[in-house]
Formats: sequence, structure tokens, C-alpha cells
Amino acid sequence: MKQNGENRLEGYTKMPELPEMETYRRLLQERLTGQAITDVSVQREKTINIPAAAFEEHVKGTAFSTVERRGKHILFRLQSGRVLLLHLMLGGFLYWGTAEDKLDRTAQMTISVGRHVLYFHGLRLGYLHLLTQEEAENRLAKLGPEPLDPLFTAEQFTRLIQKKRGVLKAALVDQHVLAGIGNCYADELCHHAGILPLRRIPSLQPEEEKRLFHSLQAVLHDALEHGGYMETPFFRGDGLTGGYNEHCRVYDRGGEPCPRCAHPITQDVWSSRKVFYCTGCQQ
DNA sequence: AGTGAGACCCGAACGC
DNA sequence: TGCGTTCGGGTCTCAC
Repeated sequence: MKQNGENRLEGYTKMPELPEMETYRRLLQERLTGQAITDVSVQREKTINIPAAAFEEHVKGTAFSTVERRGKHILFRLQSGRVLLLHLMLGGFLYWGTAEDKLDRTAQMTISVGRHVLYFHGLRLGYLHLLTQEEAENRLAKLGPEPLDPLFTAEQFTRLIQKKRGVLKAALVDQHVLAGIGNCYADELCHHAGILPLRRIPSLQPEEEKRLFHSLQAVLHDALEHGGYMETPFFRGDGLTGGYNEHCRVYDRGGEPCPRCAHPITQDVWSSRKVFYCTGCQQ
């Protein structure tokens, strides 16, 4: 595992959120569309939702059609009409290689496409479930809107946020309010907007809500452009994935000077989650 | 309704 | 070197 200059451990404090999953989606879409699945192997039975034999039999006999994303989920649409629904949860990540070019650790599951292999690593609570389209739809039905949907407006954002009365961060990471925001990007977008993540929602001024909406989009777009913050490259020579790591301004930077005002960043705990903010420039 | 706690899970870090 | 212990965190569910 990589460590930075201060010997701070990286890679297990940040879990894949929308930009990381969207980065994966793009990389997978390029590689998998139309490809026949030639082999499947399940090392960890809890990864899947049906007996391994039935899973392997179904998946091996079909091909990928498209790769979509909804919130933090990836949907592999299969030509059989079924869907593989992936959630990486805590510490999960993907690697694209061959039988020789793989990571020096066990994968919980692999899917082969000719000589290429998609490795599923770090699936502790994560899963890859084989579902009908209807089942997949039902699973995702309660998710909030996609923050980067061009049809998603500031007015809609304000309406959703105002349905909640608690702490701002609670609403931002609630998948039923918005799909895809997790612990890290919630703190990052609050910092970008200059608003403290533990503010009570009713105390937010209309102008602050507008700023939050703008920051939500700005931070996610920026993260996407830099390939998200995943530590592990998706394939050998991958120079994009994880490029956003150095762009995180507050998350996991407790005690470091704020990049905007140099005030030391506060690390706090709220509802058993870490929260990072700057009391110098966030109100 | 919001908050907190517990369960789920297991690789990695750490202490001895 | 190697064992045992601790930790973390997204999501769901339940209690207050």
C-alpha cells in the first residue's frame, strides 16, 4: 500500500463514490461492449446472490451489451437481458488485466473476456448480483436524482434539501436525496461552497443553497476530469484513475493548512463518520 | 424525523 | 516471523 510523505495511510479511508464509479463505467464501457464472457470464477460466494454454479452458467453463456451507472452502482447489461449489479461498498476496486498481468492479491471474483480478465478486489461488503431488469430497477428505485444529470436543476436541489431538517452533511450523503455522494465528496463540496457540513439545513440561506448546488457540480466535474481518487490503477499503465487524490482539499487532511485560507483543517466526528472542514473560511 | 447503534465483512496495521 | 487483536466504513434496520 502506498503511503504519502507524512506516512499517512491512503486507500482505505476513501470509498468509491460517483466520480470513481463513473470513471470505472467509462473504462468498462470501452472494453466490454459487445464482448462475449468466456469465463467466470467466484472465490467469495457472498459476492453473488444465487448459487455459484447457476451464476457461472448464466453469465458464461452471454455477452455484455452496455455498462451503465446509477449512483455508486454499476450495471452491466447482458445480452441475455439480465443485469449484473455491482456495488463496491467499502474498499472494493476493479482491475483490468490478463491471467499474467494481475495484482498480487486474491480477487473475490473474476470475469474473463477472451484473454482479458476483469478482477473484482476488496469486496468485503460489496456485491455483484445477477438480476432481471425488473429486479434491478426495484433495487435502484429509491435512489435520489443523479447530481450530474443535465436536467437536474438548482431548484430541484433546493427542494430536495429542504425536505430534510437535520445536518447538511446527512442530507448530502443520503442516497435517497442525491445518488452517489459519499463521505469525501460531501466534505469537499461543502468546503468549495464555504459552508460548514454540520450546519442545520433550515439555517441555510437561499443564496447558500445555490452555492452548494454549484459546488456539487463543480467538485464532481473536477473529480471526474481527474479520474476520481481511487488509489489502485484500473490497468497497468493507467495514468488517470486516482488523479483526484491530490485535489482533495479537506478530506483526510485534519491539521493541515486549508488551501484557501491556511487555517488548520478540523477533523471531527459526526454520527460515527469523519467530517473535515475549515473554520477559517466555511460558515 | 433525526440520530445513534449494531450488524454485516475482511484486509491491513499493529502489538507482542 | 507469526499470531491475535483492532479498525474502518456504506448501507440497512431497529430503537429512541
